[in-house]
Amino acid sequence: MKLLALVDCDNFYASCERVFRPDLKRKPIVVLSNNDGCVIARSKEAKAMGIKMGIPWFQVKTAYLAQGGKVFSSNFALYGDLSKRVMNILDGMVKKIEVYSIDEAFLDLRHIQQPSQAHEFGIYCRNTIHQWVGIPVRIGIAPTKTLTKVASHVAKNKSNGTGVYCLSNKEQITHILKTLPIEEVWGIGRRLSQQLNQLGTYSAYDLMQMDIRFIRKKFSVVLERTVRELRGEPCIQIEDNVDPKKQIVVSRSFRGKIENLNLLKPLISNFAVRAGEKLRHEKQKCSQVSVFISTSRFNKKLQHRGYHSFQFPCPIDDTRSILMGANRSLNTIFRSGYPYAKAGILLSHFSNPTCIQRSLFEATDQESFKQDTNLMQVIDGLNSYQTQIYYASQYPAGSSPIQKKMVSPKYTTNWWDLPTTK
DNA sequence: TCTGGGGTCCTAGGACCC
DNA sequence: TCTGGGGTCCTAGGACCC
Repeated sequence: MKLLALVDCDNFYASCERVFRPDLKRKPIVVLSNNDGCVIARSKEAKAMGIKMGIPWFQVKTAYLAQGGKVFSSNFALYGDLSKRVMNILDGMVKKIEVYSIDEAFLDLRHIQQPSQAHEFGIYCRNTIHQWVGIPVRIGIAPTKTLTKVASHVAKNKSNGTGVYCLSNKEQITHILKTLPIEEVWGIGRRLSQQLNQLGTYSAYDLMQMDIRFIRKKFSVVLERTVRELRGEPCIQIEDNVDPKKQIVVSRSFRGKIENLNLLKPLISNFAVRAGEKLRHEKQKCSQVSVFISTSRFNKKLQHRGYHSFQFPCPIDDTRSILMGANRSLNTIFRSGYPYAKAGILLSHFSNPTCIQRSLFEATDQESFKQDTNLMQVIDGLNSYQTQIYYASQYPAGSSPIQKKMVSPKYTTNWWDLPTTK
């Protein structure tokens, strides 16, 4: 039997905060979104205190802190770096790996025949990662991706403390799926579970028993794949060579509501600059830039959403062109008098920079479509460690209206934040 | 007072082609 | 009097993921 494994870091962001702070062991930890708005990660202890995922921080702050809970603003430099270390270890252990998210990876265990050997391998992986990086992981092993998700779910509670669970024989799968609510299945979100509940389908087992043709007709090919995967039929392959991105988004909410175009412009410029860096890092060029702005969806009285795209006559990756397109779009959609609470920029319509289709009719060398690869390389190089070169339209350093008040040091990516010992 | 960010895939429907 | 059929491409919107 061919087996797959899902390696899933436990409460990843909270665990990262603990790596250089052993004093936080067994203490409740929460990590907040940008602007310290919502809870986006919780340690086991914080979950036990009843802190829900996604809950606004201000609603739980007082009670949580009073009970001795610890809190951090998000520190993606740290999480990203520790993630890389975990993935590197896994990469060295198997032939094929798909890094699925910052804290998860699928492994191809085709070199292992017996479930018992797979289980041992899982324990070895887990111990190694814990020893080398200090991040606890759990591992689910099964014949399909969807079932590894189930196995990983089971590993949380029923792995005899090993953090590894292997789900391979039919009776065992049936038994587990009967106890698994349908909304816990990978690929079944809020809407689908509601619709399925209405059809009398409540457990993963109920779903697995449904007629495939009916699922295909009434729902979609996506749900069909999920059902087949629950039955042990692999439909979703491990993708080990990552496809190039199809779009790049940079967006933020901001605390102070912005009503003034002159305050919004430098913010959009910041997003445009960041998006440009990402685009060049991906080695891509884009021919469309879109800007969106919106008021708070919780503000019932005064709502406005604006969205506009700007097309370039040929693919570009020069930040100055992105800035120009973004600025024009912003001018088109902005309406005064609305307290904007969120804004963002989206780059799309990518093409590979080595084969560029130029426009036949439009002048591409005009002032407004700047394109200077060398200049961008120099700026990216200077800014790679810490931003040193700013564009005139950006917010000056440190004055952005987006706040993070409780961020931990960048222990592993910044010399000045290197942990010290006495 | 305060409510995240960044992606992917699929489908339906419109525009257009012969 | 009567007005087809088959196909592609693109986009917006929905649903899902972490």
